[in-house]
Amino acid sequence: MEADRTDLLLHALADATRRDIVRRVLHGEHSVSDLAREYAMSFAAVQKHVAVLERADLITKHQRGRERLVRGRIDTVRDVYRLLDELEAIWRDRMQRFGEILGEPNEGDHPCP
Amino acid sequence: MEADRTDLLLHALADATRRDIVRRVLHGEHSVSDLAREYAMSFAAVQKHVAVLERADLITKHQRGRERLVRGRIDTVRDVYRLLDELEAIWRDRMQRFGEILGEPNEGDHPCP
DNA sequence: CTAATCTACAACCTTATGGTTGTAGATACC
DNA sequence: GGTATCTACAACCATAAGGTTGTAGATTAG
Repeated sequence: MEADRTDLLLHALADATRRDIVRRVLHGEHSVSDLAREYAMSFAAVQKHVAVLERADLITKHQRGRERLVRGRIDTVRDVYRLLDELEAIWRDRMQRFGEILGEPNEGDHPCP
Repeated sequence: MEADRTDLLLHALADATRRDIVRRVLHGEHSVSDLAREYAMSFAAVQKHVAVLERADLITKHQRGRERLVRGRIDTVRDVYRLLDELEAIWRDRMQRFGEILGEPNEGDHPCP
């Protein structure tokens, strides 16, 4: 995954309102108006949050009559796991090297008989 | 995990330079100067990135002589997994309900004989 | 047709973010 | 002791982020 897309993704998730929106639309579809009613901010503000989530591919919108139904994209959420796995792998590699240093005595060592 | 801490954590990770720093210090300790040499920006800029990571508990610093050694905290990285698991759980719940609607016909239905 | 609803978007304001340079305090090196 | 290195932090700047209000286009309801 490119750095730019990762930035968009994590930035989108780094806001409590947006995470809450993701939770709601992962649970079921909601119109933008439905979502806006849930938060103590203007419709336009919620609309902006939805736009941020859409740019990060965390949601999709489709039209039904005059309203746009918002749906969560779990596959994009799963992309974040891979990022973390990468960090976890680096850590495990470090731990393994650490173990080797402790477990494999050097040539000059004096092992107990 | 509280929303504020989550905001700090994900915001800290939503920057390519900071993610790269995390990778490096997860692999092994580095002084702030060591890190600063790796990026095309001033020492102070890197120092700020390190401060952001420290506030998010993604790294710790300890002094050795005149330098501060930076070390990554894998446990905090793992906290992010739990966040994602929460979203994943919501999705699975939705999928299960979806399956039940398809699988369990209603009382008024006309099942084929 | 008219009015109400849902959405999109522009303009604006305030604050946060990411970068810079410069200064100053510790610590190590010679 | 004097100097170089590492760090911290303040002051500043440009721009992005998060919020507001207002306007305008679709679409539905009466």
